Amino acid sequence: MLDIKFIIENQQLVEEGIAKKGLQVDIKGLIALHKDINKLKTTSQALAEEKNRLSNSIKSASAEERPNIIAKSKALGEELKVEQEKLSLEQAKFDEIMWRMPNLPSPESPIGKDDSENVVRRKVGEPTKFDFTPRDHVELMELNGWSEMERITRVCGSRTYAITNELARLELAIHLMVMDKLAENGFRIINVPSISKEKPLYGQGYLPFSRDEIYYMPEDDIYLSGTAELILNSLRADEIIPENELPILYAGFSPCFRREAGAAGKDTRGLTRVHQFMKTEQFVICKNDINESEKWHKKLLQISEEVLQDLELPYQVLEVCTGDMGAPKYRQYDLEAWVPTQNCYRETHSCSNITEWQARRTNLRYRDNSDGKVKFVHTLNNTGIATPRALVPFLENHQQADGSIRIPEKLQPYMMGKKYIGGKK
RNA sequence: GGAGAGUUGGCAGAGUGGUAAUGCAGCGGAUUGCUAAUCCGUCAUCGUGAAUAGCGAUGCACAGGUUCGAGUCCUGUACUCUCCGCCA
Repeated sequence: MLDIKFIIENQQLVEEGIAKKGLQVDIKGLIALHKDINKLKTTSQALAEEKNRLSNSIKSASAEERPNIIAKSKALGEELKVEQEKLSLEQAKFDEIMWRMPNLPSPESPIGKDDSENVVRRKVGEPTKFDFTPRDHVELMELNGWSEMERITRVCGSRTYAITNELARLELAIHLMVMDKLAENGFRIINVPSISKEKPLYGQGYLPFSRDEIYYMPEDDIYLSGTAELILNSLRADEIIPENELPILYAGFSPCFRREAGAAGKDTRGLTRVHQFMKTEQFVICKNDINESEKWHKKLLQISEEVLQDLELPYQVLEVCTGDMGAPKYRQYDLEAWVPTQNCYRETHSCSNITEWQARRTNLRYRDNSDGKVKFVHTLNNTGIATPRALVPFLENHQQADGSIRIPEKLQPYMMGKKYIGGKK
């Protein structure tokens, strides 16, 4: 959500920003609507003023005057009601457009139509070389008896997974490792629910954009959360936070649910794209200062790069172009880890600066110490680690000829010191 | 699932139908020679203004209703707390 005053004062900038994202909003119409609304406000406020004046005079009025004043006031009330109904109709139209207004992209974001125009900023590590033919992650799981993929889809439907023994432990161990790293960086670890009311979905910006992506349970009017970001973004909604509490850093863990409605036929094999997964999410609330939030954006990126480095996975840093970044975002980096059998990099992390766009939606503000004013915060989010997807590059890059999996040193303490799991016994 | 109590500004807390007290914190200003105190204003949103000036509207969990007038009365909903029941 943007500030209407900003839109009026920077009409061209706003139109350009929206165009860069490949979206369309009738800005001129929006501004005209805003002007109409203000006119209606002015008329109904004048009526309200007169009505208040009359009402307040009744107490001290004489018995003869009273019926007359009451009649006048009553008539004004009717008139006011009509004006207010007009106003709320126009306001509803205005709100609908505003809730769909995207954030403006950073001037530094590459301009492009879709994911083909994202820009590789750097590559870290070399694609893993093998002196044998590498197996893909599904074959590795089968060879080690670590999964029940066929049976579980029969029971639970497509895009579900069940993993067992050391691999099941590994999934949780990676989350623990990431949580510890985040805690060392000052994050507050928070395990959050996977169910949510509707309002947080608007706050995050999932709604009104992509209802298709979300599981909904009508009996309870409850949604399944696709990410802990949803919950963390609303955790402090409507608050005015004292500046000295900022920045607030959350490491949120939750099971995540996505319908994957737009991904028919994509990544149907294995662990890459499933309806339910686990994610440890990084979430930051900071001051309304672009230098400050850009600094945190870089910091979040750095932490997730360290995660991939600790997992000893080759990866690349992608700067996402304007057309691929989605409505809420100001600036976005994705991390992609090398997947040997697909001979390409696949997304593991997505790191975004949302600036004040979400904070306007959740009405999340802070009081600035320098001037005592109340301002909207900036919010940022990044994946800490998401499994089972991260297990795909993990298994494939660390596989040995016998099908065993090497455990990187940093992860060993979380795997009871084991250097390898699986392989032919 | 059943019964009861509650929800007022950033925080605390008064207010039983007639303009939302007061205190604390923050911000601004004034004043006083002493690690600070005192006084005044401001302190949530919006409209009208060049204005961070004035004036005005709105705001007491949310949504309705009664009334000339609602924090206050009525109805519904959400949430919190206590007790009972069920339960991993």
